[in-house]
Amino acid sequence: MRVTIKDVSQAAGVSVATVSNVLNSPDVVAPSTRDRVLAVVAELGYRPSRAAQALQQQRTYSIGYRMPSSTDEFALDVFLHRMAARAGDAGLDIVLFTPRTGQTEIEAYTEMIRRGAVDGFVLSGTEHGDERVDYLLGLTVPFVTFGRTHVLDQHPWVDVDGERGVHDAVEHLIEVGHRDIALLAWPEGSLVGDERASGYAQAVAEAGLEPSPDLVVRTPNDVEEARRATAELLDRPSPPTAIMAIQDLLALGAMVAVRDAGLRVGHDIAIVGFDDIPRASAADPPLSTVRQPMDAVGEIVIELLLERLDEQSTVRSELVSPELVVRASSTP
Amino acid sequence: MRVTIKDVSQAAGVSVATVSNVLNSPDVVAPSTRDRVLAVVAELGYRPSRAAQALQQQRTYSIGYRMPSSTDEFALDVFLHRMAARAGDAGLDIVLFTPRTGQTEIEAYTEMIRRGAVDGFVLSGTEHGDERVDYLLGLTVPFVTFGRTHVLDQHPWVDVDGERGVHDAVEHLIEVGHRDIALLAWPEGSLVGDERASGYAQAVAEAGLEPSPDLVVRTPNDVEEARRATAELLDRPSPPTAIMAIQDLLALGAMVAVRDAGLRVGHDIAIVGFDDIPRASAADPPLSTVRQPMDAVGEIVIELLLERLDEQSTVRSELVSPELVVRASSTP
DNA sequence: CGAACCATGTAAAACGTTTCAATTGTCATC
DNA sequence: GATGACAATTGAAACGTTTTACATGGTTCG
Repeated sequence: MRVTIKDVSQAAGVSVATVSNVLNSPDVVAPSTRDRVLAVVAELGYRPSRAAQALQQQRTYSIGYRMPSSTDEFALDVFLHRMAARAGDAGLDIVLFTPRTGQTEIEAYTEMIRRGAVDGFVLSGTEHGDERVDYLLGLTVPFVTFGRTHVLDQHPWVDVDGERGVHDAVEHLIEVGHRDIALLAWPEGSLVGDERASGYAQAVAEAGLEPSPDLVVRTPNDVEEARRATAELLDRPSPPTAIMAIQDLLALGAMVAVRDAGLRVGHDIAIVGFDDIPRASAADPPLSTVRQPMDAVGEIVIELLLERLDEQSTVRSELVSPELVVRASSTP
Repeated sequence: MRVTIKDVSQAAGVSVATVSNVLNSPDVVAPSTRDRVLAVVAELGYRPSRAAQALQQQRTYSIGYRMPSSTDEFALDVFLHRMAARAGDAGLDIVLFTPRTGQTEIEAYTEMIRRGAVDGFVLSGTEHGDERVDYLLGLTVPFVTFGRTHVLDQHPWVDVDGERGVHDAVEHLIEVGHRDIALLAWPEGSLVGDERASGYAQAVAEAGLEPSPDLVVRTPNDVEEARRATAELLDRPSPPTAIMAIQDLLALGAMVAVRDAGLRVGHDIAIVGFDDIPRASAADPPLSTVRQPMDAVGEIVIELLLERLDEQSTVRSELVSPELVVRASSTP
């Protein structure tokens, strides 16, 4: 049924070792035989069996990814597609898995490793102190994370520069002419949130504006909470003319409050969000926001893992810049 | 490094054949040895090598899925997650792949097959006359499609009953008291579109309402086109009091037109869409719509494929009912 | 002219399973 | 006491590769 290396060797009148050499070390075989073998390979459509290669080389050419149930933190489908594409070009494919029912997160990783099902992992949704990171580090299994962790220098990671994203967005607001810019942020303590918030402080300082603690409002990541907080903000004697929200949901809440106050978003008050969730472009007016370049992230994650698998590497990581998407909510 | 069956056999003082039997045909080995071996297996954390099993059994325990670049037709992440979960419980995992650069769609499938990388495939986004279907059918490779094809009875498929979905939605509009219900549909000729449209006719007929061709408006799947078409509709002497749109984008366009006409969506005119795209729940008012149950679809797809792989099967397929999500756009 | 080297090709082992056929030992039966 | 049946276990082959060590024959060089 299947075409094996033996079929090829017989058809070409050489040993299987020679066929293998043609494919893996072409330089060691004479050009004439090489061509003959390659012709047969093409004719028969021979492809080496993944399983046999994996068994012999103790390498599977596949990368494990624990499939999350869903996520509004980033565009999962774009991420996956780009990973699959980049991996495919390198001859690897992505193996999706989840803990079986009754299995813990770690057990799922363990099983993949014990069965020799993957060469390494991509982790997303890593938190500070993530147990998976410590576990895999202990086993010296190659992996790359999307998101920074508590052990930055011990494994490759890719992350989006939230500070830079907010910085650029605030800079944009300043360029458009705003001076009183409020920040709508999450409660202190989250890494992502604090980092994004610091981009605001930085941009304000760079522009020589006077930083005012009053302009920083903190609320959970919820539309209604954001609406309420923004309403209060607008009620003040001298309300801001622009609002930078560190997440689109906050921005959407702010938009509601602005409209409730009888003001026009974009015209009277500029608003910028972060993440470019689907609702952002559909909002009225469309919401300016900062977009995480998940296509680039997916590609880089794989590239770093490839380096890691080839062991040629010291740990290399990458911080990618997000992209400011200017829409009507921040332009008059 | 790895724990192999040999390690287990030595530790338990039996042959490797016995260990294998304990794991695969427990009934043929004496209870006492069985327990002893199992104890060692647990202690050493032994798991059979995927690669070795695949090579020996000519079966990989993995399912291929060609990762689409992105899709607004259905919730891809939910679909994938559920597939991975269901497959994982059955001991299979999902292998994501894409055509390499320069490779055609079919070549990508060919390569997976030739390398013996998967036991079967899940196909989504199948069209009538889909070449992948014919190709795989020709090779007698097991596969299941999400979406019906031109050869319904030759392979298992799972699809969402669009007719039923629209039917239920229209029934809902009738129950709420509407008599003059317009249909906003795509141009004739698409399978999905025509099927959904027929659910409208059916519901209208069942309710004993007089079907009026005037009430059926066809437009491409675009917000602006839908707005225009709806504006015309509302301009008529006796406009409808409700609009059934066969896709959310059409419904969103209709909402704009209604608002432009100075009417209130939900109050003056009820609107229902289809697909529950992210923007639907974020619309103002939130859009009633018909949701494709992608979690169920993902699960069933895998179950049908499992049946197929166990060959116990005649071709079985399943049409799942979508779920009507009633929101403010269709209730006063 | 013989030694050393080189280019080319190959036999065979190894990777970790499963499974088939064969072996061993026990016990009932005649 | 020999025979056969049966239960339990095992040796070895097979799955399809890669790789190491070796064989062969020709060429170069002192």
